[in-house]
Amino acid sequence: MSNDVRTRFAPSPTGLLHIGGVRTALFCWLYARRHGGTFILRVEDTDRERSTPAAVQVILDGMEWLGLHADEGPFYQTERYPRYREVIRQWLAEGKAYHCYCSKDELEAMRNAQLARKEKPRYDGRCRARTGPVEGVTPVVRFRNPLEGAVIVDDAVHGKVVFQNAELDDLIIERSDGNPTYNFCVVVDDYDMKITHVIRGDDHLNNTPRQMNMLRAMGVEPPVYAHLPMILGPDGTKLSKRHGAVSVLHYREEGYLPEALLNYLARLGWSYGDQEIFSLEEMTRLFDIKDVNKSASAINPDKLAWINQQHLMKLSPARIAVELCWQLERLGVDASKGPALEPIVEAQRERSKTLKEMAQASRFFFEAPAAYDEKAARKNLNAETRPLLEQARAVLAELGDWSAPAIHAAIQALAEQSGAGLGKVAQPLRVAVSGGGVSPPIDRTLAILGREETLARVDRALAYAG
RNA sequence: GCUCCCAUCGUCUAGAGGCCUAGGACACAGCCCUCUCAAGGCUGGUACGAGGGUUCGAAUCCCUCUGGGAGCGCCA
Repeated sequence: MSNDVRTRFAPSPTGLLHIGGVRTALFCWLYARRHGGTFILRVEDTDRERSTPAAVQVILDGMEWLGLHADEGPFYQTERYPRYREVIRQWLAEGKAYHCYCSKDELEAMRNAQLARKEKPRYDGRCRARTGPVEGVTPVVRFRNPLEGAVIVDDAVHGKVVFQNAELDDLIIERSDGNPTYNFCVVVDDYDMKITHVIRGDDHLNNTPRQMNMLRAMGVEPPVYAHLPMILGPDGTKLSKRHGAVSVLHYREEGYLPEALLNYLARLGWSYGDQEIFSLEEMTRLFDIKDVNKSASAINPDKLAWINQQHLMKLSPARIAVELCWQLERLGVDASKGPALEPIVEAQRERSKTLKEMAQASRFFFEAPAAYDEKAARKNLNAETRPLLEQARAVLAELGDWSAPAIHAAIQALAEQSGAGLGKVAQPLRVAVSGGGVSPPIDRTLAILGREETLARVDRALAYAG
């Protein structure tokens, strides 16, 4: 096993950290972990106008919540400007780069002319051979891209992709304001950070030949590239604020577990036979880039919810309890006063897709129903059902052992002896204690709620039933 | 417009020439279980974009088309 694998996740803090970015981060992280390598976080903030500290913090918070911890970093490109200038000065001296004095208007005219000729717009290299500066013009610096030959990207997911150098142009690496540009910074960073595997979205595939040419100008052979397919919204179109493009932290608020989100995201583009549910440990053991597919995939909220539930049912009640507590607080429920959370988790997890749902459905354990569900009350808390509910109350009040099995036996006995059936006894009790027609099995529900609280609520229901 | 990428059920995917009358999962429908809701079990429907090749044989290889997507910035 090679121990020198180094991957990096390089988000730009110009938007929010969404699903697509998280999946990229996950694959970088998994690959590094799988090979005992190093995972690096690098913030690409060279766009000084759009990058904000708040956006950086959102990325950091998101990574923290997901548990995708970086072994090195976060590094910030804005802190590396001296290094970029150093490389540019060197390239200028070596003739690998040159000053370009073309004005924006001139470039615009060039572009329009090319478009009119149905050509791909690109810089024609007119300043390549210029020997002296132009009065009053602050130049940009361009990389001298090879004119001939081809660049072959041997992509780990796409296979060999060939680009003709003739299709590429001399890209700007330093703006007229002296700031370096993205493609150049990436190259210097990947070189300095000794990145061995560049795993990123396939929207970068077209940038790769340029970066490879610059890497070679630095004197090294490029790393392994792996371009991941895009993630689309539920409707199969590009992710936008309307559907999938929300901050990862939004998923926390909606009650998803990081384990589940990561599991779901891993299965978007990656597979291991027919297996659907993976723990993080399993994923790191099983993940391989060769099992990543090439086509874009759409987010499926239903499946994410299902996977979330699978994890809710699998993880330890103690772990889930912590998350449930957080959700209850968000609902304004004080979970410190009331029954223990772990039994509630065990009673609720197979009937909750999310922690948010679980919290909502568990609210009644902490607060007596303020009102009864109209339909459920009409059917179960009326003059007709009242006698049986009264008997149930009496039986429960006399019960020696307040445990689920004992409660079950008592209710069962009452049902048999009255000939009404278990539902006729359980359902009125359910409405009485929970306020509605849905709850975990009545015996477990009452056991969790406690005798005192149960009887008090039944009394209130009896009063309501008249 | 040019360059590059992609193409199996509604969705996520298995499939690396014969094991495919195409398998699994989500969702959906029905049934079973059942004190509600779930969970679970069983059953069912729906897919290899089109056309040409190669081959004894193609979802799998090649070509064309079609349809999606990305890039072509002094954005990242």
